[in-house]
Amino acid sequence: MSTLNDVARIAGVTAATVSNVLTGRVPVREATRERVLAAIEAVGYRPNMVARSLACGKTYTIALLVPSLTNPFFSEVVEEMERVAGTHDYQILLALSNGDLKQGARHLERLAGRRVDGFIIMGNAAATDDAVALAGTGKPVVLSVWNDPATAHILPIVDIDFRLAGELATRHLLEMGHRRIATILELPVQSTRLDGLQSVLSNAGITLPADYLRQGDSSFESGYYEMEALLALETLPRAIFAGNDTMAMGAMLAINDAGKRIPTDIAVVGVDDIMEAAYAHPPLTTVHIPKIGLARIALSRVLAAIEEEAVFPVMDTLIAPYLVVRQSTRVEVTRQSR
Amino acid sequence: MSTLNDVARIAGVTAATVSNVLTGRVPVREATRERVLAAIEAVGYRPNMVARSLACGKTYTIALLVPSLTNPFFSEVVEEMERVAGTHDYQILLALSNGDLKQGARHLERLAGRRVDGFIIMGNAAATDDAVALAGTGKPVVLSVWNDPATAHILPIVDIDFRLAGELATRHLLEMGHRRIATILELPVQSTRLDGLQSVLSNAGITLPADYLRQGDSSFESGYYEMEALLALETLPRAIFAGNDTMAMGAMLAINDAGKRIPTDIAVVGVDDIMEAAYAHPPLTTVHIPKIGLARIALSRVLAAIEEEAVFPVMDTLIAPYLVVRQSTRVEVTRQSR
DNA sequence: CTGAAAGCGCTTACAG
DNA sequence: CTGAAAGCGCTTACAG
Repeated sequence: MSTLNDVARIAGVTAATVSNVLTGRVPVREATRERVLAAIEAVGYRPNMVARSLACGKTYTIALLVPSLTNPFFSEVVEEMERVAGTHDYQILLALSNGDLKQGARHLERLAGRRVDGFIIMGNAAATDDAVALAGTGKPVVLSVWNDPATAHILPIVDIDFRLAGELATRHLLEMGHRRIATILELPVQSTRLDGLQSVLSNAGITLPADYLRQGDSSFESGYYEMEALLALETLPRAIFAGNDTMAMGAMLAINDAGKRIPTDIAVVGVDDIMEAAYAHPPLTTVHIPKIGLARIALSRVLAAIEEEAVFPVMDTLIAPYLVVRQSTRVEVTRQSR
Repeated sequence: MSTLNDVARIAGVTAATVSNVLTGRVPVREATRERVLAAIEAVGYRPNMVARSLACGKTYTIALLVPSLTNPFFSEVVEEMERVAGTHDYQILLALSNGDLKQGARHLERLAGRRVDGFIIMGNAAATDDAVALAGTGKPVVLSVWNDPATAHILPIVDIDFRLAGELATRHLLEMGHRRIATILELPVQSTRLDGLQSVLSNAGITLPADYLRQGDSSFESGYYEMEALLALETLPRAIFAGNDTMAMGAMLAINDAGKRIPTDIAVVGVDDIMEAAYAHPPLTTVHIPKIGLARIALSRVLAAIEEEAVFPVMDTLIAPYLVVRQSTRVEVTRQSR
């Protein structure tokens, strides 16, 4: 692998000049420029970014710490972030916590050692304290899909208004005429969804019975089993609000397996609008979470902090979700809404 | 951010000594060692990996180029690779081609500039020529899920025996008594699956009618629409072999929507065994692809090449898939097989 | 066991 | 517009 000095020697100039034609930071006479370019071509020179990073104190990398890629929510967000980062010539260093805070902390430690330019930490893939400590070293840190009220105004957060998601889903079910509404949620991470549900219910003069609140773990299986438990109750619910689409689809399978019809016997609404939701059986009404928008905003916030090198403003962004009505809550919807 | 020299000054030693206690490459007297460690602690020193990389000519990073994360196949493989890389203190640089060979080439170019220690390129996320050129620079390159017969024995490939997948699926359908077997495949990427299908069929004295071979694009939608086309034929097929689970699930929805029963009227078998397959309606018989094994083998092959620094043996690994029978082909299967 | 020195491949003022 | 020199933060023989 040839170096900048090789190129310089061949072009009969000094390293500084080669660097100048490469970066364009300082004007170079056209003739020399062409000689340098020819030399670069001749030896197949490719700048060593490691050396450049050391000299400049900048690596053009962004660390992305997420809990898992198996969850389509995160894989979609990561995909969009990679795309955007690429257009700015930044590379993504991917780190997965697998739901283990210790592993998240270890990752942050290592990524800091690699001198990444900024961090995005999603879905509580690390402890808030560790994130705050990290930010103390001066590198921009953006939190996203963050469930820790204590963090507000300490670090910038780009988040989804999940409370609104709960409200939208519940309001829709009420409009469909349901009053016996049960819910399957992963608490505490989905507690704001529950807040939304309960505020709308209580405004309608309804209280959520204790046995209508089931604890899931966001998996398909838990949706299935918690729905089975609901189906075993004295008074069956008429509608289900699931904390995410995956649990909603598990619940739908349980309802199908029990020989009940959706939405005639029991209506189901989820949260996320993952791709599979539109093709579920029946197509699932859900609260759409703007994942692409989330990804773009979170990434542009770190990029801005990196490039401007200004003080990183602690400002929270809350992205509003919206309802997508399909056949799991309303029979007469046309095929179009897919 | 304090440096190794800061630590050295505080500990009253030279940089070399600090480096020696850090790396353990050379023994250090216990007393000095402790003074150094105390100094490290005192200033909160964290080694700069960029500088170390430059000095050592090694970055402890592996580039992973895949087409997309939206496809659960790749997100699962990437997740496992990240995990394994982490245990060896390597970091994954993630790059997505989005099915664009130009973008793949650009990524490889940039990653080479970052001096990653090795490359894994999956699912034809880059042109074979570009991969070969890259390997020419001396860094280990492993191909995986690679559909280009011309590549064999030029670069090491870790792959799945998809021809066997086609054979297993077809043999199973024949055993279930079906002879009118249609298929939905994304060609040319899934052409070896077609080879497997056809060899088993012709051994059984069956030829695949031209209108029983439908071209999909691996998406749920294409599974749905191609199945609709099959349902419009004079002579309906009795069984469907879909190139992946996603198309299989699209086909199942089309069959359901047409008022036909699975597997009584039409049996369906897919390929992949994605998580959703077990929870499809009905649970999908499919050929399980060992993604975790694939991930581990591909990664350990690059790691071995990096660490041993031996000549990289061009050796192909072909991982065998296996059949998982569920209710989409056989009614009487118990709940256990989930 | 520890220090002095050179080197990894770039960038960046500073002269000229 | 171009060159000489120092520096980024580490590692690595080589002396002692």
